[in-house]
Amino acid sequence: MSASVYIHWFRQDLRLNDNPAFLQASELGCVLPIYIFDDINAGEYAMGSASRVWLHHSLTSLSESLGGMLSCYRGDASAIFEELISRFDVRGVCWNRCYEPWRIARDTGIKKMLGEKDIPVYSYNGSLLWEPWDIVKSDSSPYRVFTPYYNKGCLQYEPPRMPVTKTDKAHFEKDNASKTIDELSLLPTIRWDKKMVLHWKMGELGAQNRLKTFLHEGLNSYIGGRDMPGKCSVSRLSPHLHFGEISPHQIWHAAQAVSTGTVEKLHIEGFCRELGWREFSYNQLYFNPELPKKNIRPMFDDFPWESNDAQIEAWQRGETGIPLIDAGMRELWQTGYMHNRVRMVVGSFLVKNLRMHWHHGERWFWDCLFDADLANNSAGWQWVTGSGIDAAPYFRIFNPVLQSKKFDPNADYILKYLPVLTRLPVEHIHAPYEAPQDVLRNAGIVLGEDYPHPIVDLATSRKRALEIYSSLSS
DNA sequence: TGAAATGTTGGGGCG
DNA sequence: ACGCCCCAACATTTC
Repeated sequence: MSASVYIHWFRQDLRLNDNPAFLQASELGCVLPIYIFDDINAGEYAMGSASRVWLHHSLTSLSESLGGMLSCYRGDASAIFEELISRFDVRGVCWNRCYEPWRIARDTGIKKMLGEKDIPVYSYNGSLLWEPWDIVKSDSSPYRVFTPYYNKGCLQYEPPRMPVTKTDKAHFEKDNASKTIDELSLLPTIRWDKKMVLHWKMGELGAQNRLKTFLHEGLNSYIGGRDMPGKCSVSRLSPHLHFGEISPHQIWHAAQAVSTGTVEKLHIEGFCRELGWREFSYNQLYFNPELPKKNIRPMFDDFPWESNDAQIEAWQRGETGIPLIDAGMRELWQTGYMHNRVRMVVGSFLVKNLRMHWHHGERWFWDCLFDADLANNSAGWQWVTGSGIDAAPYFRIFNPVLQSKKFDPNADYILKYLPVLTRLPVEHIHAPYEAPQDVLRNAGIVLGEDYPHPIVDLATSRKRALEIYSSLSS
């Protein structure tokens, strides 16, 4: 007879610390740890190129932590489970819950199929501080505004559970018929990923180190600093969180435990509040499964979006002629990440100044971001468009030049990604096209050659967007 | 987690 | 000395 095993199905929990389902599996008996790269059920939400690269390295790290005992598969997860239970004596399946609509549908189906064969499923919360269905208004409808959602909904609910301890007694089985990580073919054939990954350390240890670094070096200047893309005040934990290399519970409690003698309460609460935004995105997606596709405010269905491939491409490549926008888009391209403040600005620019459908931005971010996350990405783009649940009012249009002067006053961030502007006096870096001819000449810059002319006029495109909006709402 | 337009105020130059 | 104008600087409103 084949070996008796308890399967732990790793999904968005690529870690051994604070992993309740994995802990349960290892307490039940011999564990068959598996990962399935399921691009079948994911459909159009299959991982983007950058996410696959991250996944490759994260799985490599996880597999090492498991002494090489991780079994990998590619394809439809239900079919793979059918096949596994035919070859192993599967006594139970453990997983931490996922919350994306396609995953919920798939997992529900698998749970039913396993139930029919009397194989119990043990599911846990490993990814969210509060279950989406638990945080609702007193009339049990979902919150529509962040502040009450967080202050009343989350903070007055039970506090997030404490992290569970890591097991040291697990023993494993491996499926010899499984694929190697390389056989999942997650890395691109043209190896554009090699420089990108140097900015990060994928995997559980990298995540733990990132948290430590942030608690010591970033948290004490978080409020104020978190909006300055040139500073190191943000945690940069988002990709680690997305893949579950670290749990939000550990982050939450680690931040709360920082002595207020060392770091003011203001910073700790401000940081935890940002974890709350992540929770809010998942809450919105849970109650609005169509969030990734459909405007929550139908008024935006009638918006006359522009279509201009050249402008989209200029935006994607960071060649718009507006330095803060271009620096942000190049940060994304080069590092698989973009500072949050800059995400809002480039988003506003695409949707309001260029008047492109937010879907273009959502798709590009999905493909390029290491932290591409269906809930955060969809909620973020709907927010910036104004079409979302707790949306920025449409008329709140960021002026990228003012944002640049305000949040990157010394142009540290811009120059990191646009070194061609180095010789310009700082006051002209935010809008080179407004600099006098002799200033440009002295800096060795010819607009249109060394750096592009702006692809839109900020003032007129702003006015046009407002006109369209008022025509829609009337 | 905006920006621009419009309104108000008050100091100083000046006849 | 006084009133008037100008215009920063700040506040409020509007989109």
